[in-house]
Amino acid sequence: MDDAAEIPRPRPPRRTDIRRENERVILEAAEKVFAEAGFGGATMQLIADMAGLPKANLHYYFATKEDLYRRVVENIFTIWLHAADSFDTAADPATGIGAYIEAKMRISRQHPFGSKVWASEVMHGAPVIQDYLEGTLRSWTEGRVKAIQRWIDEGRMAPVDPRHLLYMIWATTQHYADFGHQIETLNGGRPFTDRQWKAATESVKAIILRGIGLSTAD
Amino acid sequence: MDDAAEIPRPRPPRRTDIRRENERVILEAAEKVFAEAGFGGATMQLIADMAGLPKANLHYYFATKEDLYRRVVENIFTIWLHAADSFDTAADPATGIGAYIEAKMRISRQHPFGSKVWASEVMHGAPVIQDYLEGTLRSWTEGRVKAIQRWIDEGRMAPVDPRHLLYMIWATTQHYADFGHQIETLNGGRPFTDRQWKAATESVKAIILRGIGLSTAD
DNA sequence: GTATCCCTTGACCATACGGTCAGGAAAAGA
DNA sequence: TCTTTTCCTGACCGTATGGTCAAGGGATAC
Repeated sequence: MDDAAEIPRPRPPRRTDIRRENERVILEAAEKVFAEAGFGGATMQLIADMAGLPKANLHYYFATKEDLYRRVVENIFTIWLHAADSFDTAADPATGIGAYIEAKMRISRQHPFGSKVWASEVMHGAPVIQDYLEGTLRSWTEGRVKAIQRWIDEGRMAPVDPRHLLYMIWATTQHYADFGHQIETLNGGRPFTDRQWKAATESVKAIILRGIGLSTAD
Repeated sequence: MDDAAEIPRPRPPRRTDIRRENERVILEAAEKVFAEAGFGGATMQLIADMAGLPKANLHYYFATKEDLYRRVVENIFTIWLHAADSFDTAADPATGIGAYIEAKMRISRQHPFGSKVWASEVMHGAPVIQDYLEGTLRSWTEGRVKAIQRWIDEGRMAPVDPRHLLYMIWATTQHYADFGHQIETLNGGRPFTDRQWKAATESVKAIILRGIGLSTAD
């Protein structure tokens, strides 16, 4: 995509990438700090230190703390949405829902900070991303609800309220990120190993799939 | 216990109750503010305003912001623990686990602020209540895990990992408090009615109980 | 070379925060 | 009534925070 001499002036963005790279570093640091301290507890100085940049430099790329925070939350929201793709590609409910649970568990492991920032934002009344809740999330949810209802109507799974099923999947999978510290403490202070993550995923899948009348075809 | 003329001086605490009452008012306001703004975002002034007291009066009853916060979290923890009583009184797994889910759903409805403060505390690495996690919560969990494992060994329920079952119950029930705003938004911006809370509770119970091999004896 | 543009940053500012304190009000005890 | 204890609170303080700004690099374009 870069080398294609499609445009006469390829314009190699050697120094323009400074912006992209610095924004990436800042966003990564911000995600962690916001997750660990909350919006109110996070300070620009802390984020700057973690990013290895002077505080004034943060304000060069992000005008305000709110702007930076919004970008972090938006990034997370995008990840959530992409995780749902697996839902659509499968026509079989067990495969679709199972894959969705697996994807969400994977995200909980790979993006625990993002999950926490999202949780914090929603818990505080979603002051920043209320529009996402009312727009994208609502329509996405309605689409999924209809898909599940169709499966139910076709007798392919037990008649459960699709919304509460979705909430259960969200709650359970995100719990392993949001309450990771509690789980780690109850795990003897040690973080989950690969094997334990796999076991957790299988446990969640097993209970939920059986709970909606689908055999756990491992 | 008060009227019993056991002690010569019954000492009617007419004005000493000022302390108790004010502490109650402050704690109630603090729970709400900490839940809505997080520890870092909450200010003593905000709590004072919500309690209808001057800020300096708060510091008369609670030396520091941390002290006040700790009391709030401790109160919530106590509520959590009492909710688990239903678990023990029933010998039948379906009844015991069902009653536990019902109790936790009831708490999510009645103490949403407390649930959020707890979630926030754990998400931030439990800086204040780590000792509770390692002490009371861990031993409580181990007791429950053994009880569930016994049921499994006796063939009275499906062989699932008791820990992940507990996590699922915690996650799902608390989700209705912690993510209440998101659920409300997806509910057309209206909070759950009595009927909807009942339906949610039944949905959660149905999926989980069926998921662990227990018929949903409504 | 040199003008231009993007980037960098130390120093600074107004504000708001948690917390203190002294002095007074009000009740309880004698 | 007088004393003591508890409660109340306006005014204040040091600090830390989000944000600003002006002066200065340093690479690129001409």
